[in-house]
Amino acid sequence: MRKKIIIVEDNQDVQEAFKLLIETKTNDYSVINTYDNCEDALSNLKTDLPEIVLMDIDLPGMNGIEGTRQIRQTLPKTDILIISVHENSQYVFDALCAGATGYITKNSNHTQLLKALDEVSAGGAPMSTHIAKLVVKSFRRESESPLTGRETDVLNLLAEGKSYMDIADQISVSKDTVKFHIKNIYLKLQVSNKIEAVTKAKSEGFI
Amino acid sequence: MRKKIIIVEDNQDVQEAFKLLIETKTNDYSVINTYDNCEDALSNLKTDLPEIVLMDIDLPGMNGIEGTRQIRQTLPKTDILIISVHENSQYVFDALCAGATGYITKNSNHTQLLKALDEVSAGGAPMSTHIAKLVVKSFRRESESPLTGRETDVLNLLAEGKSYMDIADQISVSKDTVKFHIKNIYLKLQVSNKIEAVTKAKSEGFI
DNA sequence: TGTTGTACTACCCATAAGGGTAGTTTTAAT
DNA sequence: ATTAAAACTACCCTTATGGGTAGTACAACA
Repeated sequence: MRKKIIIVEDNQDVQEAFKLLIETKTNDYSVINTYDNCEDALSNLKTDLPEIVLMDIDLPGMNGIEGTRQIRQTLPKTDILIISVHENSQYVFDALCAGATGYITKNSNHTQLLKALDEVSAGGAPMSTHIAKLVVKSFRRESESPLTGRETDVLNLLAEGKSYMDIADQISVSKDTVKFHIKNIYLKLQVSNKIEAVTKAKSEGFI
Repeated sequence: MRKKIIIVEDNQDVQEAFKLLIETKTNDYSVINTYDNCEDALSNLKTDLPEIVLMDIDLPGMNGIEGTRQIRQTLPKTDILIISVHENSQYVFDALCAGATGYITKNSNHTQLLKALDEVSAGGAPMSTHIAKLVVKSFRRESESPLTGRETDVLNLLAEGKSYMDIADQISVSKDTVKFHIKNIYLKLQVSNKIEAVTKAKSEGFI
């Protein structure tokens, strides 16, 4: 049984090219419908019941990221493979957060596209070289912290929801010392309470 | 010019197998040294100057994740490819956060390993099928929230570092009402302070 | 019609948190 | 040896927080 694919892509040529490619070069997939916007794709979703969606991002009306979100709400088990020109990190992250299974760039060649489909079928998450790098990079935290080692320790405990007293016990100093460190942390991060400090430190990668 | 590789792996057989594989099956790489622990690898790092490090995680002494962190501090441009038996998400994320370029599992076959090396060389981030899925999944947030609309509003403001009073003004209710909502939030999330509530809600995707 | 869930208000109380100020001791660098 | 940064302690004071208890109002639902 061939896996059912729908394509959401507003460029007719690209749409045709994908369809032709999939229909002629493999026996594992079948393009059952193509759409040039998310709205149409969504309204036929329950009759199409695709197993894989090839989704563009730049679309008239609803964009592909919002489309991805909505398709996943209706068909949570359907894999959505984004095929986009954007290599911009925000697009990539938004798409993945919206529930995309993989993200490959439009300049991928035919072999890579078909390989991506196979990877999706195998339960994988195909990503173009550059995209995978972006994603992995997002796990890294560099940027040197303005906080001293002690302050970082204190902030980490604060981030766990510990009280001043808890922290004092844990690092074996007095409560006033903890307070002292926290005051300095607030100064350095330009904040005035625990939540802001933790949020800022996390976003800057200090903790 | 062949790319210089070092292998950090405590199992002699595996170490030998990798080395043999790389030396016989490709002309693009050369294993210039093998180590069975991070400490030795680190002390020779500046003379080895490897372009790629194949790194195990379970090692005597310093583990591969800490090793990755330290190697990246000395040689930020060196790619570190983790080869591990662990498919546990924490290990994967820790490794990527520590600066690993890719993460493949030990049950990968020879072809996959060599392909991973090529991907690293091409600036990519090779990951085993299952690993890539884990990583992509980490971008998703699902699970419907147990919080009511009002509680979610309050929690969002709390997450911005606002005080009870600030929140009360913002949503035009009394301070006691805010307090009331927060008490219910704590109950539902099973926490007892702002930081824990915000942290938990964020991790569960409620806010 | 009664029940349930959500939103809301109010008051009490103890402790935590935040801000100011004033110092001492360690440690590492010049 | 001197200096500066980091780590630490202590006390003052005000406000914020969290926990308990006790209600009212309103809408949806059975």
